Amino acid sequence: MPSIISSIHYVNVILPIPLPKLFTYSITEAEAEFLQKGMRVAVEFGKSKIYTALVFEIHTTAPNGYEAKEIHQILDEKPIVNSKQLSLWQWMSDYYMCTLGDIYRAALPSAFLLESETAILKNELFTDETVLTNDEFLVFEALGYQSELNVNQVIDIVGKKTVLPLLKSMLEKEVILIKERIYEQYKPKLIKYIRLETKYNSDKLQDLLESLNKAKKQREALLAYFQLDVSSKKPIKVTELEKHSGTSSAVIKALVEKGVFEYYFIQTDRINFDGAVSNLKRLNEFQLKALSEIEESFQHKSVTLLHGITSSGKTEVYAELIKKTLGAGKQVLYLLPEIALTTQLVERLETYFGGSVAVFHSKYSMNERVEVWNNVLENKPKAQIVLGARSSLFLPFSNLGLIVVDEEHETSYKQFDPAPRYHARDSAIVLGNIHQAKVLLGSATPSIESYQNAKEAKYGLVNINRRHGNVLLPEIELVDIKEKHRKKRMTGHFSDRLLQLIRETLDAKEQVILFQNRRGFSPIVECGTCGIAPECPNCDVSLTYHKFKNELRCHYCGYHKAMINTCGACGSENLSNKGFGTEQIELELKELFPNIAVGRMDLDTTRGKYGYQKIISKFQSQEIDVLVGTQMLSKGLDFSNVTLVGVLNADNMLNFPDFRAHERTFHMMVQVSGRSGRSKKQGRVAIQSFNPYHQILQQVSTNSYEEMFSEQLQERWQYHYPPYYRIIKITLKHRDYQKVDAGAIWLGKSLVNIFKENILGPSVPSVSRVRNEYIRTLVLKIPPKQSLKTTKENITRIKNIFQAVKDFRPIKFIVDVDNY
DNA sequence: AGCACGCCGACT
DNA sequence: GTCGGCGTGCTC
Repeated sequence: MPSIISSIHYVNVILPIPLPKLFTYSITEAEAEFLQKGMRVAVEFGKSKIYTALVFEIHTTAPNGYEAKEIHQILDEKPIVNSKQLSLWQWMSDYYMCTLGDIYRAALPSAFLLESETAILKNELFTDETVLTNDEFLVFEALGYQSELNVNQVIDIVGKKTVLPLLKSMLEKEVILIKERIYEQYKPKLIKYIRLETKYNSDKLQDLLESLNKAKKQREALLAYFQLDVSSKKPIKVTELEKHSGTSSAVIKALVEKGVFEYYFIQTDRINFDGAVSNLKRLNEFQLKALSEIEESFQHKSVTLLHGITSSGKTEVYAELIKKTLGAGKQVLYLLPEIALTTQLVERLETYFGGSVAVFHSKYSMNERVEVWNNVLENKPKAQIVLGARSSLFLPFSNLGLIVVDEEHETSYKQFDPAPRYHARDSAIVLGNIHQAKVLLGSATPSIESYQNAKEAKYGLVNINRRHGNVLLPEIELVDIKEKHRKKRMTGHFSDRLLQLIRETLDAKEQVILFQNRRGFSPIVECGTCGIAPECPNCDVSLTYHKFKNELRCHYCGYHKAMINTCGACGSENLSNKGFGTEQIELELKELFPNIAVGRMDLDTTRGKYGYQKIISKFQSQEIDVLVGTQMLSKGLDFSNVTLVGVLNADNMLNFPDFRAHERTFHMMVQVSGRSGRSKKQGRVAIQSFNPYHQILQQVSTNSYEEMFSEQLQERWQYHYPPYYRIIKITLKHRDYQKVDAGAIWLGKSLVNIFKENILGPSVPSVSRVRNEYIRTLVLKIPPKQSLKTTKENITRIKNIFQAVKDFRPIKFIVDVDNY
């Protein structure tokens, strides 16, 4: 309804959709008084959608050229996003070239975004069924059984996708009424308690008990209740009473119905810590030295890199720093690559800091995430330390004192797929700046970029070169499988040397980890007659064979079908598996060592919230002798009885077409090697390779990080890569091959006009089609002195022109800044 | 990103 | 003739 006196107050809001602009709505004076930046409001957007928008600005400047709509409703009492977060959002959207809407969506737990749903109700005044079409009658009839329907139910009823015209016509005929229903998704967890109805004070109790003489069970329940009430003096949970009295919930329900008891509810947190707290471990001299060096470095540098070799006890050093930060009354954010892998670490920190640790990651349910968010927002004691994966960067911290980025070299800190395509380590440094907090990057194998920053004294640098308990670094042996093949000393994928080492280790009752990188290299099925391998109908890749479900699967789009028996092209039955994955290794191993327990850890065996944990604890308790796995094995796991690590094939990683393939191989090999011999005995590592003289493998075997670093740096300089040159990658996608191709050529030309030789492409990626969309990529290299700001402005300009061309508009245009 | 509007093919 | 396809443009 248009207001008579036009309001002079407005809000600019962020909508959870990738539109570059903010939108302006009008508010009343009272609303202007009440609203603050960071509160949510429900607004109508377009004709039928209601969105949860976030207040970004409150002002009195009337918009030009359109009438602002009124907001629908205010959803918060106080801001749920603070101004420090908004500063970070702003920086991210500028730096990573995405919209605030993208960030808003990624940052808030989805439960904070309301769902709106159209409810369809019957108009009771309608009687004349004869005017209805068939479909309309079906809906009308359904409303006879069910008082309301939603749009999806209508779709099911009529069996058509487009039901809106139908509903519209029914609305016109006044058959139905339509109501837009908005609801919050977050539901607090309530615990059911029980108490005696107030009318039963002590003098009536005797009567009450007598009245229950015939109901034995109910009497027992009541007596049990009195016992609990006297002994605990606390509210009594229904479940507690059931257990204590040995009765069922039906008995208690009957008492409630009789008016003896009544239920009541108390809201509770889903996440609670109950465990013992113990003191921090005493640091050894090297850890102490590192600690004081870090503190010294923090005096004049806000970021410090801790380079501590595997098993040097970095976590204990972090713990000391965390303790001091908490002591100063500030919050701590501890970032980890993939949290699910680190139950071990969570437990360790919980034993040090007990209930002040909150964990936040994607495997948490929506409701759990809202609770962590609220606890951080209110700066509650139970969320002083947040342990989380990259998205925990977005939590509403108000007073951060320290950010720890553990395993800072990990590539999973970079988000690739949906925007915002941000790097959590880099964003954490910005966040640290906003809070004037210290940032500690930690790794056994720092990334080239971070180490370079440390060398250039942008960051402080602290080293720990000694393993905890003075255990020696493992002895690393390179096995030349080219030669082993030639000499026929290979059994499947195992060299005689590796088998010998496995045997020795098992004989000594110690455990083995075997590492087979890349699930993508799992077996593909190939026809032995015509050489054709079945491919995904939507993507430009071969399907991989998954023995466990006996099906063929596409790793890009999830397409899957049952395993075939005959070749789809020539009908031959001569099908064979090519390539090898963890499954095959597991199988071979079981044949070679029939009496040992083999476990496998990869994406397939670790689905679900507790997937990892199960396998890890089995391995820890030594129910499993040999664990076969992918790269997820390399991260921060601590198994004391492992003394042999085998890498089955180092080459497929080394030969990966990426400028960081060598660096990554080094990280990976060193990290997996670090799993060997962590407690007392020196461990052993065997790396099988066709090319053992490759400089990277040599550097791994001699543990020469510095040498690897300077050599890689040299190459980066020579070939114009980071950290010297910055990279922005542009990806174009469309279902029409001709269209992307033409678009990519046009875009390439326009970019070359400005950026000259610093444009690579357009090129066709190795997987050129995913989910039925053809892909082209262009890479922009930004020389050291070129302004990032101007460069990005130019890209945005060209993007706008690109999208103004009618033919190109439907092409998806994805910009990825620092796509590594 | 949705979603409505609008213009063309294959079905009753 | 209509239903339903998806190209186009807009959303405060």
